[in-house]
Amino acid sequence: MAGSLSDALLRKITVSNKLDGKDVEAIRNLSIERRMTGPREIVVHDGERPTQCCLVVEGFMFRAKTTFDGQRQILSLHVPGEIPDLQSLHLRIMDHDLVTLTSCTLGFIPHEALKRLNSARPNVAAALWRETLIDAAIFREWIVNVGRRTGLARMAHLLSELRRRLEVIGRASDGAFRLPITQAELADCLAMSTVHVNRVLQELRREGLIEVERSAFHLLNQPKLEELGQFDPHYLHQTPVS
Amino acid sequence: MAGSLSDALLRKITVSNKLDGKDVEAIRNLSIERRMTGPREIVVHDGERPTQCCLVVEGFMFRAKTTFDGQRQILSLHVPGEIPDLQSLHLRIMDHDLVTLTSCTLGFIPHEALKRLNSARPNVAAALWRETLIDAAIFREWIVNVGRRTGLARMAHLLSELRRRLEVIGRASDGAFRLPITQAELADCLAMSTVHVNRVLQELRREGLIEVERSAFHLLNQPKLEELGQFDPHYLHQTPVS
DNA sequence: CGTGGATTTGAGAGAAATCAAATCATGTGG
DNA sequence: CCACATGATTTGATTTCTCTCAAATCCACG
Repeated sequence: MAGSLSDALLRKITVSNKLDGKDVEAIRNLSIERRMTGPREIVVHDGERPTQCCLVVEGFMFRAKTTFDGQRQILSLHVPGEIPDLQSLHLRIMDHDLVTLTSCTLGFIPHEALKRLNSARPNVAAALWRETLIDAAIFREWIVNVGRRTGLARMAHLLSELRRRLEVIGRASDGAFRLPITQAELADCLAMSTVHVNRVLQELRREGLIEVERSAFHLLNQPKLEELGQFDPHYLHQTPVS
Repeated sequence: MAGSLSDALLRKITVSNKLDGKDVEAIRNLSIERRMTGPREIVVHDGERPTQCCLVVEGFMFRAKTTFDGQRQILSLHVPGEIPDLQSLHLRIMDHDLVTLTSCTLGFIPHEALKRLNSARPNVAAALWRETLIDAAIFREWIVNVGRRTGLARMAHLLSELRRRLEVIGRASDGAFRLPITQAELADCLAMSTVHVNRVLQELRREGLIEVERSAFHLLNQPKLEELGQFDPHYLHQTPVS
């Protein structure tokens, strides 16, 4: 078939990990159940006990927590090839929601299958562990982003991060990428108000740093934008490791 | 000897994981090198490539990032029994500093030894993986804390979290625990100014929720404090798993 | 008993939130 | 094809929380 579900996973996982032929083979042999979703669907709920993991094949997802007083904080954005709830393999209860940002093609992999894969292929287990650690590294950077940067820098940082992450999986080039996200959702990522997001985006446009046309983002001056966002990509750990 | 270095690790790891006799045995057999440090020492630097992991045996550590303009954000606090840089086993380059908050007794475990342990004892590997996932869960909650809560709630949340984490390792009881931390350091945890930390602490005292006597914290009304901080402990995943 | 770090207090400034309304798209049904 | 509904973006005015700056006080320690 032209593009099995595991292709997205392989493309993404090999950005940060070296796999041998047998590892790849084992991943290809995973039985993955395809499911299509609309946008803004909660795929896994906070408090749930999943028995499978969710692979993003096409589209974008995010993870979010909602506070008691109804505010929402988006914790991470997820691009094709990622398994946002891989943690559920070892953490019984979900401590946040996993939600589709756009219409998605998802692949569901039973925990059992992943556990068999992990014990049969220690190298794959290490790679998956590594993916969850990179996840954590991004969380750390987001703490800094939300805690210590101005609205302008925060937005610049987020856009710079997304550009890098999309580029390595071939979904951004020349600073241009498609990401259907509303300003309210950006606000939930950056812990600011929608109004402020709007003004920050205007400022970035005025400075000639970005162009946004519906869901098409274009970073016109990546070095300037990365400088403004104090962006240093080494936390993304995008270098393959054995 | 009364209390080997691995005891702290075992006590902590069994809070969230079930280990069998052979697992415990294997952990006890780890060769761990003891080192004493003073307070505020950077043990592992951002950008470094560690070849060993650092176990907190006694004292407190924290992880932090420093932005280009010199601001510091503390990313996590670490209590005895934790291995704050366990991630370095799979992530070559440090993306933050690991620092002692107080004088510490540390135990250094070579990566090689940990890798042997992981392949010999898959159950221990899963437990360690799980520890890094709990780490990530705490990062997520900190994103929410810093991003979405007021100064007062932020402090209440942090204190509630620490109380829980210290209690399960027997270092807090009745809401009282020892934590030698300055208001400036609390500010770096909570992404606020020292002045504001001071005022928030005064407010909590005025409300009769806490008492602070040098490094002795006493949470006088834990339910109220947890409510104020919107604290829900399920993200700590303190229930043992196979 | 002096000294330096930590805490506390006061006053003013600023970044961003909130509130409210207008404008702009997009898609639908008559 | 246009009136209408809906959601997203934009704009303006006001408020609020928190920061910054500065100085005073407190406290442990040599």
